[in-house]
Amino acid sequence: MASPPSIATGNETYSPRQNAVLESALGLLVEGGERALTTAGVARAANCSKESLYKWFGDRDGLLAAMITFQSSKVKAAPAASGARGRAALAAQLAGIAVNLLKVLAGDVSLALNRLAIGQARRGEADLGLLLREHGRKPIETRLSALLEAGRRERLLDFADTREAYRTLYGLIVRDMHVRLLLGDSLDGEEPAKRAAQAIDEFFRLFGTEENTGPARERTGAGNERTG
Amino acid sequence: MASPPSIATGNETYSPRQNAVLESALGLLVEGGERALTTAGVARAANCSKESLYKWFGDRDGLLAAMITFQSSKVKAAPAASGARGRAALAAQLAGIAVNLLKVLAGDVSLALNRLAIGQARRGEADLGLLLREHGRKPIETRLSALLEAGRRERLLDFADTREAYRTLYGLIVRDMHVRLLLGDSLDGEEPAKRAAQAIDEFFRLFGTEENTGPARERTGAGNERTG
DNA sequence: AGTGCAGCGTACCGTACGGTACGGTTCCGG
DNA sequence: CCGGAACCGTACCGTACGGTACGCTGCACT
Repeated sequence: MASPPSIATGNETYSPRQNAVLESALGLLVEGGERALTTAGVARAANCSKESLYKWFGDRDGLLAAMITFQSSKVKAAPAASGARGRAALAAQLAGIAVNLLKVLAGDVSLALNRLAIGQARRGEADLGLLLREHGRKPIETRLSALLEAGRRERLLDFADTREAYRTLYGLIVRDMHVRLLLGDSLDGEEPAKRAAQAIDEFFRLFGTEENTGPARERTGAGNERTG
Repeated sequence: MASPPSIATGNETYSPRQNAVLESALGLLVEGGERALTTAGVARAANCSKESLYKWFGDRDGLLAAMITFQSSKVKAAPAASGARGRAALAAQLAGIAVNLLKVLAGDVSLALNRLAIGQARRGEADLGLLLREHGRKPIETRLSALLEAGRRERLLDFADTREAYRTLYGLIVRDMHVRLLLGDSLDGEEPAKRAAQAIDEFFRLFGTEENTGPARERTGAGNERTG
């Protein structure tokens, strides 16, 4: 509600030329961070004029917002939930989303964009952060929450508050990886698939129903086995 | 262009006058973000001259590094582990650290500093991020890990890899709160004590030994004597 | 062909910032 | 009382960046 009129709502789409420009800008951002993302630099990298940049995106902040919405629009590949039932199927679907989440969060572009939004966020005001949360986290939360509630309807999971359960699952999957990456740390040998499987397993141990937790007591149930 | 030898290792200490200046700089950063942290602005806010800033801290980056080490040196309040034994005592100690962690992470200065370091981190290079990880996370990890291993020695906990267990505990405590805060979100009604108690409870359900997991089954009690 | 529009490239402007230099003041040791 | 060191306040410099203006080219439409 507080968004000034110039802020993008994220629903807009851009011409192919503009997409190419945004792609160049993202590359520039990934490469050199925010301070490499000058209007002159973007114009040079994209072979366009600064005047066009300002015509298309208003000002520099508009360009940044457009970069976020553009990037998030590219990731919009949501496979429809399969109708499979049962604990194994649910675990597999959860693990799939978890792997996807981990890979997205660790991606160069995502990290650069998050750094950008975080870097310019202040006390109360955080225009880009809002955009990023809306476009980046909301979809994941929606998908995971839907899956969790489906699992609850099947009596495979037992939890009271969906949002709370989702957050715990998120914590188990991501832990401190995201912030560490944002701070410049490199994830040493963290295998996304392994991490995801372990997180899902732990989540089931916490929120699985008794009759379904039983057979999984021997921690190996979740398909993927830890090698260590 | 690589870091000049002036980069702080973190062990240095500053004169009272310099501490006051750093305090002013932190206030400025908290208030207006990185772009409010100009050398002229710091000098004005601290009633010192720019020349002194450059003499004391080398350049702007040196000032930023000094701010981080200074702030971390202030938080160095580590209560010695009490010798109490048993599951309840361990849980209480873990919860205490967890609450402390949550409060620190959500603090204005911590958030501002993390935003600063993240905002200027790039692909490989992340001078400030390294400093922040070294001074901010390492101590917490050390304390928590020591506690976890003590619990394992007492046969209260069962885990193979301490670092893995620590990370899972961290994920259960913090979840996505940190990144959300960094992005400008406000934690709605997340009560640190409540969150910490729940995380510790969940952690025990995952890694507590069988004989000790039993009594905790009634998940509401969980020994939060802190009435948070 | 003529006309208008979109866009490229470049030049330009104002400002803000990092960093340096300098004069004036306070304080301390001798 | 003297000399110097530390330091404040301010002025100054060069540069870089956001934003604007302008001239030119190519294309679409009639």
